[in-house]
Amino acid sequence: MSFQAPKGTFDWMPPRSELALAVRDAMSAPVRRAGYGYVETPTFEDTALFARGVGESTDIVSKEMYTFEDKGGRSITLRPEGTASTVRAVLQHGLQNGPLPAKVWYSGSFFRYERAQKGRYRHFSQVGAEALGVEDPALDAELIQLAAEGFASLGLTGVRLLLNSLGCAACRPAYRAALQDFLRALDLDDATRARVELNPLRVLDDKRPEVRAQLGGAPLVTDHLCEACKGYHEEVRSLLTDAGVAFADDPRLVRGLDYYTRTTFEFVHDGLGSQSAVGGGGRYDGLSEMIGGPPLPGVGWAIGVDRTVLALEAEGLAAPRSSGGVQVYGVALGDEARRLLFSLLIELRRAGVTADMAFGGKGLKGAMKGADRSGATYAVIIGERDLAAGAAQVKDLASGEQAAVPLAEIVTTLKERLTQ
RNA sequence: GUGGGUGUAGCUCAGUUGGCAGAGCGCCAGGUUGUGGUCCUGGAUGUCGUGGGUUCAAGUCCCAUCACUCACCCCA
Repeated sequence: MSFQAPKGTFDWMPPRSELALAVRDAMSAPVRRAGYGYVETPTFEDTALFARGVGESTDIVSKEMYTFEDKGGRSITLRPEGTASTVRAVLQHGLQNGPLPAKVWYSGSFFRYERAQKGRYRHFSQVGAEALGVEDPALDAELIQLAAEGFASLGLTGVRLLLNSLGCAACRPAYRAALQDFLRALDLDDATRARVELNPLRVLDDKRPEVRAQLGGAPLVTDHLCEACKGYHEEVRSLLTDAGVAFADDPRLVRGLDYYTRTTFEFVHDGLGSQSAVGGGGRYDGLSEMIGGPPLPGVGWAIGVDRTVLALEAEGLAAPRSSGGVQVYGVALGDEARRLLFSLLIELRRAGVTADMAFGGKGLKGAMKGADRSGATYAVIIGERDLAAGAAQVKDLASGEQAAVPLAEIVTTLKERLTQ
């Protein structure tokens, strides 16, 4: 076979793929319980939506987008993140005119053209949640708590929450200018100098030791927040504390996207290779206007499904759950028995019992081998003799005990035994 | 975009100074024609990543290339 998954991508295959499903379920369950509705937007959008929404100055837009021209000459981009699309959909359908906040969540694939490494691929999967139309610290706190709840429900104990505030349109410009003054005086390479002019906050996030060493005396956002931002941030912190959500203040925490204001947070984990974030988000009060909408404050997060699976594995929580396994495995001898077994399995499944059978005309030995490997608790064996007796052999695969059960009682018997 | 490492069976890998392509696991079959796991026996599976070069002879040496992987940058 000459094909393989495209460069920088990978396949989720059983049994490991069960973990990806478990993460999606675990992260979405809390938000669903909190009244967030499911939205599904196209996997691609007008390129300009991301250019304006995510920000021209970001690496995502400047070099990591999968952009192409469609047959109608439109510039199309595979979504590199979920917030811009979600806000676009909310505005397009007028949710901002309905009850606020508009609370929505999503789950899907995202794309960034990057060199792959552990925890970072060209195709990745996120679960996200957004609350739009209301500026209320309780909403920021709710979202953060819901994500923390999701991680906890997976059994993860190594996820840490970092919290910061980036200020607002009133106080950020002054801070930005102060930071630029500081950064311009440093000894930096050309790329970083350019970043100082475009997006100085991101320089604080540089991991290189030679850069880090110079950032010691950098002005911090927290010292430049206006009264409104300070009060807002204090309220978020206090609500989180009351809710029992542990967090660490990190005045250096910035995010890669241009639209963030005020509350910014990141969930980090140490088991992700060189990556650190399993999820992150924040408030983005100016995003709607950036993409041509009315003023519409918002707050949200996205959790990396693949990275969360890595975190699970790093914590030894990747125990093989029921990976597509079944409870009952059918083995038939002869065509007539096989037809009967086929129908019996359908009945079992309708009764809520998971069931599989031997396919491909294997002999009894081979079929029993299949029963063993399926991980089933019981095998149901039907041969000519059983057929004549109107019964089937029900075998406990762990103990090896086997007994004939009348065909009419098979479903109820198995269901009973399995729910004990 | 930059740098390091690795490419041999489905998987994990061995392969000596260049000399017949290997092991374990898995898979299939039989031992047991109505019974799985353990055990025994047998079997199938290879573009040695790809292309070129050196050589009587290349998995092994040389060059190029591709892929994977880890890291930088950046981010979920």
